[in-house]
Amino acid sequence: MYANEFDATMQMIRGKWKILILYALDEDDHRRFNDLQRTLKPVTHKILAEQLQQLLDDGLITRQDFDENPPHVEYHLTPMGQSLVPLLDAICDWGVAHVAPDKMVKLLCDE
Amino acid sequence: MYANEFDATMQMIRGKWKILILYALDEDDHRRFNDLQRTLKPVTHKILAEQLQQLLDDGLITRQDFDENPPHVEYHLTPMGQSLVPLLDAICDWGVAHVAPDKMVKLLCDE
DNA sequence: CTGTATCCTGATAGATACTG
DNA sequence: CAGTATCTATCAGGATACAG
Repeated sequence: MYANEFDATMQMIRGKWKILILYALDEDDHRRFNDLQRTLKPVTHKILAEQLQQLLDDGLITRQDFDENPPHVEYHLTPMGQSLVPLLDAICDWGVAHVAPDKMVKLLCDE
Repeated sequence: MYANEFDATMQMIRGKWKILILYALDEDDHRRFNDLQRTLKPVTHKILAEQLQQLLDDGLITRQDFDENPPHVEYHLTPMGQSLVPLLDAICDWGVAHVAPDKMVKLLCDE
């Protein structure tokens, strides 16, 4: 249960790594667990698994298990997750436009 | 120091009441402290003061002290704060479009 | 009316180790 | 490779009381 529309949207992208996960999946939509962990770098194994689970619960991503050994799992954006991409772009753009570059460790989105 | 553009933007609007404060100021740009507290309702006196201070620090709002007794203070959006409004609209719109209405206690933004 | 200080709680994130 | 469990640290939010 969400307090309102703002709250509903924010709950989905609030987690420290969620936007970065969604952004990574938008760039390249067949990521494996380790692949994501390497990309996001200082993220912890446990935290990544946790945030992926929440994104799954919220219906923003899907999990594809290849049933191999060693395990092979890929994550993808759902249509709902894809619909969030323009919003992520807007968040990125605002940051680029209104926050001094030297206050950011690095830039992620292009343009 | 922010990790990246997403992080920079999110820091500013992450607080539980920040979006609602900005949204309230956008609707009516001469709000007093008590006025805001009544509008946001279950927000605590202390928390409201805290989030206002952070918005001030981030340059999104200004504080106008009328130096009266009893105290009279009004808050306004800065140009930077105003530039955030379209993003808030986008957040609102996405919530309305992608989250079931019966999962929200109430709707705030129009349309 | 506005603002601050103290104390408490739950949520969030991280370090680490273990499982199949 | 992917996932889970335990433990710990930190922070955000809130209840309450007090001050100018």
